[in-house]
Amino acid sequence: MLTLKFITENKEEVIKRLAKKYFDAKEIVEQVIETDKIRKNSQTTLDANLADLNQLSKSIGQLMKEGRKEEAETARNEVAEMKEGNKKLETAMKNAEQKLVELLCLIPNLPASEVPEGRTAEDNVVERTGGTVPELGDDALPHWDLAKKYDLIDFELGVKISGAGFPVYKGKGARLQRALINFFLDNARDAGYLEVQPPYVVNADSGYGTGQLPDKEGQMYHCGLDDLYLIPTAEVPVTNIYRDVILEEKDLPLMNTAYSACFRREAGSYGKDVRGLNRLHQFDKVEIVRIDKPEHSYQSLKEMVAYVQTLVEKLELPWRILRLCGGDMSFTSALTFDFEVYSAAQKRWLEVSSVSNFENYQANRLKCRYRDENKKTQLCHTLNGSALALPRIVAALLENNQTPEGIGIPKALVPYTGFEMI
RNA sequence: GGAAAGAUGCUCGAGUGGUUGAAGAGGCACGCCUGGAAAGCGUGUAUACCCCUAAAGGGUAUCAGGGGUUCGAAUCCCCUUCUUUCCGCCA
Repeated sequence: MLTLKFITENKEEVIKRLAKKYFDAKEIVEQVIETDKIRKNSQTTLDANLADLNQLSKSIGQLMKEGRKEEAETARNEVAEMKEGNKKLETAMKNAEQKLVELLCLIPNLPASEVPEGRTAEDNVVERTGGTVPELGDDALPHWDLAKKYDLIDFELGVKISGAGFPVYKGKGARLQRALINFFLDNARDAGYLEVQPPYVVNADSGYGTGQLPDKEGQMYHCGLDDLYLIPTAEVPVTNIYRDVILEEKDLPLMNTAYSACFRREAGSYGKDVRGLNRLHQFDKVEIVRIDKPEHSYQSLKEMVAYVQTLVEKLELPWRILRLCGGDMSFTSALTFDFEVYSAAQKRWLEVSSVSNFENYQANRLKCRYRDENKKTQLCHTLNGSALALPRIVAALLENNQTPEGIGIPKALVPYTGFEMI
């Protein structure tokens, strides 16, 4: 969430910038400021009352010691009276505080100035492209047919075991998964990221920390008995490592990478988007996360985008980078670059990575801070990106590299698969 | 799942109702000392919010979290969470 301080001090700017995300903030910003006033006022009087009360209580101890019982008794009655009024003030303050957080959670992050105008995915700006789209014959098969032909992925079997969107990878299909995971992790490590293995289920606090809760509650699988959520991405557990911590400036940027299975309910998806590997309830992903100081976070974002580019290049896939427009960005992001690879048989671009700077939006909720050179605590900036998500990479690899003799594996991946051809 | 013990600041650790935001030790930072270092000595070392601000200053809350008793709670009571140990189960 945005910081209260920023909203109250930059009301007009907040409203103006959120318009780029097609979010009308006028009313809610007013509510925030109003609620904050209530909170401040009640705290000011409450604090003053409590100060008197503390003073009085101390004097009672003193009076008792000196044996001045009558005076002590008078003071005691006085305190009892004061406490009544304080209760009301206290609830007023707590209610205002709670309402304030609720309101702040409803306000999206401000888009950075570099975010292009636009409402839908059509308006995203192509930043760079690379690779070449292979010339496939008319008989080119989409990956779901190839998966069947070579017995790599069994979608029906997954339906039997779990349901749609939970494929079973088999033989070289399974080995390809494992190869990609190791390939991505090794590359990330070489790029300076510390590998971590996080839990796959998180508590509600962690869900709030990274912003999946409360607004995306329906997108996560929930284990009711233990009140835990299956992670939709490793971003959640990894970023939450830094919840409620104060970091040292010299340790920034912190760079982590993690492989995890990801679980998404994908409520409301349908059509060609969900065919085959295009959209799954469970999939594998290697994530990169950075915690940085504000003045360096956009440099970090640049480096992360450049790093992801090396991956798609090594995989010899036709790729492009999109700078997301205001209307297509996520709620919590300030600037996002999406990577897409071209799937030659489906004849469409598939999103395989999303790299974002959240500035201090997540950090404010996480209370992830660092001590700057003046020893003052400041909110960090958080960033993350997929590097990469497997299913659509697999889809593109299978489709683009199909030949009459089989499916070729890109050179860089062969040491990991142990085979050159499917 | 059963039983017991426990949760205090960056760390260890004292503290069973009254100047305790919290002794003591360690760590860390700065200063003195030194040719330099070690040792030694001195000083400092939480977070959030509120008031007032130019600066300084003042206030409130926080000893796992929440609630209660009391004029007053780290200290007493209740609930929740977590940790450790033993038993059970188990990759």
